[in-house]
Amino acid sequence: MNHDFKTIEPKWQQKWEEAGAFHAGDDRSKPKFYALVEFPYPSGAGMHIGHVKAYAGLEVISRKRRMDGYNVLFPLGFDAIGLPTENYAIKTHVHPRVATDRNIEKFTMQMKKIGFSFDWSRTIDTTDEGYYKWTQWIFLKMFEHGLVFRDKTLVNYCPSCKVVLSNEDSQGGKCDVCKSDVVQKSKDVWYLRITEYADKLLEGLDHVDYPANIKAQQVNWIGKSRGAFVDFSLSGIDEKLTIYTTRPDTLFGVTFMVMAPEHPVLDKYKDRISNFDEVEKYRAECAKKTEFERTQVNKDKTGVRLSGLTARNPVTGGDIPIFISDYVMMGYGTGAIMAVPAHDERDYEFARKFGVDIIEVVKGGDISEAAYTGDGEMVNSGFLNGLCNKADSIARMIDHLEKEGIGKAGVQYKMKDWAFNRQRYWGEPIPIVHCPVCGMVPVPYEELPLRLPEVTKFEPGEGGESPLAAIDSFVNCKCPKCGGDAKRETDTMPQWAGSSWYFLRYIDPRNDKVFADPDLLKYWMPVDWYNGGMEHVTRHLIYSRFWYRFLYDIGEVPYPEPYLKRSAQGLILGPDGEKMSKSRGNVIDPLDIVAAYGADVLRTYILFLGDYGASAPWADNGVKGCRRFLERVAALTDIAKGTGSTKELERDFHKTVKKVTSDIEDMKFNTAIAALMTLLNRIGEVGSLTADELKTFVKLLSPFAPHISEEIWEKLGGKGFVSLSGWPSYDEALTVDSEIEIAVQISGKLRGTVLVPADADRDATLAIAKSDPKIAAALEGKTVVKEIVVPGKIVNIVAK
RNA sequence: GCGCCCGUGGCGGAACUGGCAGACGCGCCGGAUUUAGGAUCCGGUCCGAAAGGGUGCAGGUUCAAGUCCUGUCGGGCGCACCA
Repeated sequence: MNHDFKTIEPKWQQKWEEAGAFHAGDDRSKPKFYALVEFPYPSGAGMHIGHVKAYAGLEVISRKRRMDGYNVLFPLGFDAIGLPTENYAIKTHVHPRVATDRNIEKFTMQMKKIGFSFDWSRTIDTTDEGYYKWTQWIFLKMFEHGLVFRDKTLVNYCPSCKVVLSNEDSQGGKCDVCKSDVVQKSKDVWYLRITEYADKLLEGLDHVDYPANIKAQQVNWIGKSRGAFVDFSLSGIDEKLTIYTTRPDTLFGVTFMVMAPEHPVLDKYKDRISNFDEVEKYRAECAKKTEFERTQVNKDKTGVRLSGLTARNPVTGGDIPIFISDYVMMGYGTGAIMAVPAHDERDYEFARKFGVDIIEVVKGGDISEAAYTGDGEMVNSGFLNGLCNKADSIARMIDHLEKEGIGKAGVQYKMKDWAFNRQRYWGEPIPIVHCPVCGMVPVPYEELPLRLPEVTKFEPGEGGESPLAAIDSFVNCKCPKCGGDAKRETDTMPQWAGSSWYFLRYIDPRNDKVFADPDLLKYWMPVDWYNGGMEHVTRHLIYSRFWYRFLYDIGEVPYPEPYLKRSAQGLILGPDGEKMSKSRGNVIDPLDIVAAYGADVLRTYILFLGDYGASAPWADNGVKGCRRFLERVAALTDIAKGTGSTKELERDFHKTVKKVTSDIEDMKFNTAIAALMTLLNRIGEVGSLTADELKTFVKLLSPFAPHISEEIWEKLGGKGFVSLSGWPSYDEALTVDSEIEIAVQISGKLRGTVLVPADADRDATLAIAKSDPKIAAALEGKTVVKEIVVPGKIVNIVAK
């Protein structure tokens, strides 16, 4: 065996570590490159193959950039707050601190076996008190700037985890951790006012290089819509019910209103509502439903018509009924809607079921059959009649509402404020004190970190209170403001807190005066390239942009957006084409592959198996192909002689250098590796190469398969590490052949190929094509109608 | 419902701004070597005997379409009674 990976891989891993080969340097005169990958949660199960693919992309790019002469920062840390560790603690009584340290150690050891070029001197752990001190510090800064508030509202609550969830953590009405149905529960909740940053988060997307689908997903998640707030007066009482609508142009078609069952106005006028008992019954039914059931689109509309309380259509003056129904959500808009059954599918369905009038105001459909949501001429609409342009009608109506003082233009967002507290032990304590005199008082900055107390019971309480609530020595404290007796907040922060700013800490990981030195921030930020999973697009990626933008607004960081460029890797599916899972039994353990074939083969195969951004199934035979490739590369030292250049392979090398260089930058790793395989096949045909050529070859190979590359480099007498040598350059002129083969078509059909000089112009190319015997024969007796020549590409002769 | 993406050999996948479809790898077929198996090496491999035909299907634009346009079928992802 030429490729003794079992010996050489540990050998080079040790040498890199001893030399600190991949530590980011202090030389700020060099151009910098900050490559970031999403840091892992150190679960007890250790690394899986998805981690390897997630890190391999920027691993290759970082290695190339080092060879390009950049000062590269490519760190990895651990996002260690999470329920699995806590659940493990509950089950086994092993303290989360102990379990976390153990898991981090295991993870680190596994990563090193893959040969990743992370700067391990900068590793961080979000549960380390030297780290979470600064998480708490940022929280207090937000508090100071009015971005933190507490509210008792209906929140997403997971009855199984006994924990409050943010909107982002309960997508589809399921708990993100345990997949249980989320219920709505009234609770005191800490919120971060992320909605205040909605516009900034949207606007920031114009200045970053993210894939279009990621931008689209974030835009969609933020969900900005433009419309109008309109006041509807209630008949007989001095009260207005404000609604939000995106279609103020259809106001003349409003025939009823609908409120969310929880709407507070109902309680205020319960004496007037003669069927309030029905209302309460309906509310009870709704409360029993899970969030998932309630938001099922296709379920039948239900509701209650209020007796004794009606509203007035503000443009027609007509009296209209009010309903309550759970298809209107308290959490969006104002919790009440105007219903235009003729032009809204949900209102149409409801009106049909409850026998309410349907008035057409936009022509174009058949409202006896279905709601018409398209554009058309306005009818039955007073001053809007005859208008055909929706934007016009909306503008006119808003103008009217504002003049009359009954409404105004407005915007709404689907994104909600971030429910920020969890009733859990293993998280950052929220540094707030509740004082009976002063109210909510922040813990003074100099007292940070507010440490997690030692507990013996990690379970949350039955009523959903934090385990910290049972620790009197933690709870009871003095108010920092007035010195009187006070109680600490006992909830902790969600797992997304620590990860919302971790990329800043890598820059200056051991600083205990500031979260990172401003000069270093100025040098290293923003992150040049951030790679991660699609599952974080509407969670971590939004949250961290929000925190960073806040820090920018208060002058703590130098640029408004944290990540210049974002990419996302695709999944590695099991050999059966299904998502890998233990229950399916199709899991590939990367360490098994390392043991059997070596880390170089694993790395090469993962990047060779398909488009980096796409999901692709694992194939054991494909791994063997990559092993063969590296075996054959190892054998090249036997035929590499001399240092002079030979003409035979010269152009092949220049072409390959060019291809691999650009393919790596485009994350087209599969074709970069294919190009190296092609070059290897070419070397095989020639039968020999020079030592210099082989050095070039291993430089190109080293980002993918660094161990074998170092080994060959050393054998050839290369100085230092190939990983830190210069990236090869190429001569553009030598990347094209002096003679090229071009296709000749007759009337669009391929009839042959001819060799022409690379610099042949139109006439010369055409002449050569026509003189080709096969072409000449095919043209015999035909009339040439048109001759198309694209020099260097193709000749097409249209003939009859 | 809204938004985004994808349909190419037996398989994973290549194909720059429209310009020789199927690079590279796997698998398969034949041969060499081997006691055998494995490994390795050499040759072949889109379909078709050929003329020809081929990128989910049907049209269109163009000298030329996997690539652009229209429609349609199939698959995937995200959000979702969002007013």
